Amino acid sequence: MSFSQRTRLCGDLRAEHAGQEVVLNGWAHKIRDLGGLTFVDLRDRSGIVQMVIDPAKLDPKEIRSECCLAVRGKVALRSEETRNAKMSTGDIEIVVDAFDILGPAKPLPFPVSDEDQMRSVNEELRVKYRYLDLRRPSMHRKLALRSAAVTKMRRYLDERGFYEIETPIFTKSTPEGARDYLVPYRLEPGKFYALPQSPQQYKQILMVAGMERYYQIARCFRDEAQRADRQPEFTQLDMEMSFVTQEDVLQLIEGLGVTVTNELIAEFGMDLEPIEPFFRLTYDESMARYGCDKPDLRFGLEIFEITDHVRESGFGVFKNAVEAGSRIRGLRYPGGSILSRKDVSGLEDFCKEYGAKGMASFYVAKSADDGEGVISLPNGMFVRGGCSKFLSESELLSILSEAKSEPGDLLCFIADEYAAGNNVLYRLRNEIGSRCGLRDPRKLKFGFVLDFPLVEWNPEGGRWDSVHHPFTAPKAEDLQYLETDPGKVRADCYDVVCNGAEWASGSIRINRPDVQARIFHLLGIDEATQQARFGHILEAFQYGAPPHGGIAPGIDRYIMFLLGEDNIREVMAFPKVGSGYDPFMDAPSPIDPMQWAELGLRLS
RNA sequence: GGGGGUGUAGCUCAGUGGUUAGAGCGCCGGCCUGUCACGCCGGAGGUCGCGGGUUCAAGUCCCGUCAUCCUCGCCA
Repeated sequence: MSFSQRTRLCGDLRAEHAGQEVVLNGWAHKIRDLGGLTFVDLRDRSGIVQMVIDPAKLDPKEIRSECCLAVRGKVALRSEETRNAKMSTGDIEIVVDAFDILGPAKPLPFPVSDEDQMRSVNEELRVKYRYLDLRRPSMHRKLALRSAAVTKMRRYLDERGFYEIETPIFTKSTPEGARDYLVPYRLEPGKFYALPQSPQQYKQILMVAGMERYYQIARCFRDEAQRADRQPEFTQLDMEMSFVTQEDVLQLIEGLGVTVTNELIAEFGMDLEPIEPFFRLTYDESMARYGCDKPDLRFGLEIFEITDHVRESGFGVFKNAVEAGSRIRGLRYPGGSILSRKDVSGLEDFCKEYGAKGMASFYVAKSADDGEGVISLPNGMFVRGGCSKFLSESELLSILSEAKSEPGDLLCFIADEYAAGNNVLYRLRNEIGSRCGLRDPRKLKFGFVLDFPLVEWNPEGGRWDSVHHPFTAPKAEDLQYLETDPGKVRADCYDVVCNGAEWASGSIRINRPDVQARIFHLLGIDEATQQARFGHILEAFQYGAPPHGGIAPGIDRYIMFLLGEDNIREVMAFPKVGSGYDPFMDAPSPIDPMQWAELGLRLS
């Protein structure tokens, strides 16, 4: 089959092309039939151009929305009054001499050419008709950005001596972490491959194999509940390096992040400030100041602590909590003094959703007559309401000082055990940040969170679990506590966070069998289990394993940051819906009875 | 696994227990030579997610169920 092949792209045409004969290929974007004259906007990947058809010469009736066209015509300058300044091709139009419908189109399930209306179209429908949804220029731009991002990452790593190496998709289940997706093995019913949750073990083996610098745009599979930012399959830029320290890995990823991000911001004309060098926080600092290990540093609002100031307080809630071992910490809500009692009560309910027992608070008034029951303090400040009347003058002064409070604030307090309180304060801080509009949408605040603990106590299991994974190296100076005080051992383990979300996670790995053995002992993984699960990698490590480490940033999430998208579906070509269902392919779907038999499977 | 929201025309949504369930856009037909959200006239189009129940009467109330979106748990 032949067709009239294009000589130009729609979006490239300008006044300078006036008079030229062109052939264009594309889709009918919008059609305006005026009777004696028909306009059709033709769209290809490059943009949109208006065509004019004279029905006296050509019948335009067969042209329907989103049909695929080949068009022959002449570029004509539009008259002054008919130019469209809103279109980059608006100075010209194509006077059509002939057209072919290369692919006719049925009526559409949703208004493809109307970006405004598309914003509210049902998500499942968009996924089901993804090939139509993706025709939209806004969706094209997302995938173009993603393509450019991956290209830049590849180039950055290639220039630094990395090999791109593929690792298997059919691999072995390691029953730690997330649930595996499994693939039955036909030759021996009852045996299964697992799809990789990440290429973790392969990339370490590549270091044992002397590859020294590896990366891969790696698909990862995890069978867990979905979220707005999670899909059952997602993509990581997986990396590993030999003979490196933690600092080497950090500098590599920071260099990559800053370079690629700032190039993309410039090339795509994104409404974002160039990103700065990554901030650095230790895990302990991050927890103390922001209540979490992925702080949003687009705004300040740090957690303050007043435990020592209210130890003997007349306010029973605080005093009793401290006696019970809780800590009293809080956040300032800038401008929160205008909140009604009902608003504050709503804020307290918010905290309770995250497990808080309650939330104490008081207003920092602007003057002595700013509301009822104002207490004047000797430093010239005023407080009122909430628990202020139960606190002594010196307690109030200490609290205002710790909170770095300003007139007009609402001060919020959470009394709880450290970890539980952190969770509440983390959520509350983000909530206040949102309510006060403190998240600048033009900022991307990338940074490192360092020195994660090696293990954490699992109360249900009654054992120590790896915070990262069992191959994570303990810090050399903390090795001495491995048996005596495991919770105190920090790891050479690091995250990169951005705007309150985790971007990348990585660590220096254990390369010495004796240390690995101590870790397995700590984690309660006995010899037999070690052999069954990790025998292959443990043996590999007995043949001269180099010191090595790596990191793996999420590609999908990166594009979400750049675009300010809240949903991962928006940055993937073919996402699944929340249940893991693909409404286009109708997957998963039943298999033929023959296939059951062949695999030696049946439902219980 | 838990919580919340949504489900009515192709799409987005209205719809007080009571007549033949509506609107905008889209679609189909007609008119229209400068539109770019074209305009005007006419028309077709409904398993009110599904199943049960209450009621003289259910899109509307109740119970169950399914799907979807968000969320808590979960995600080494």
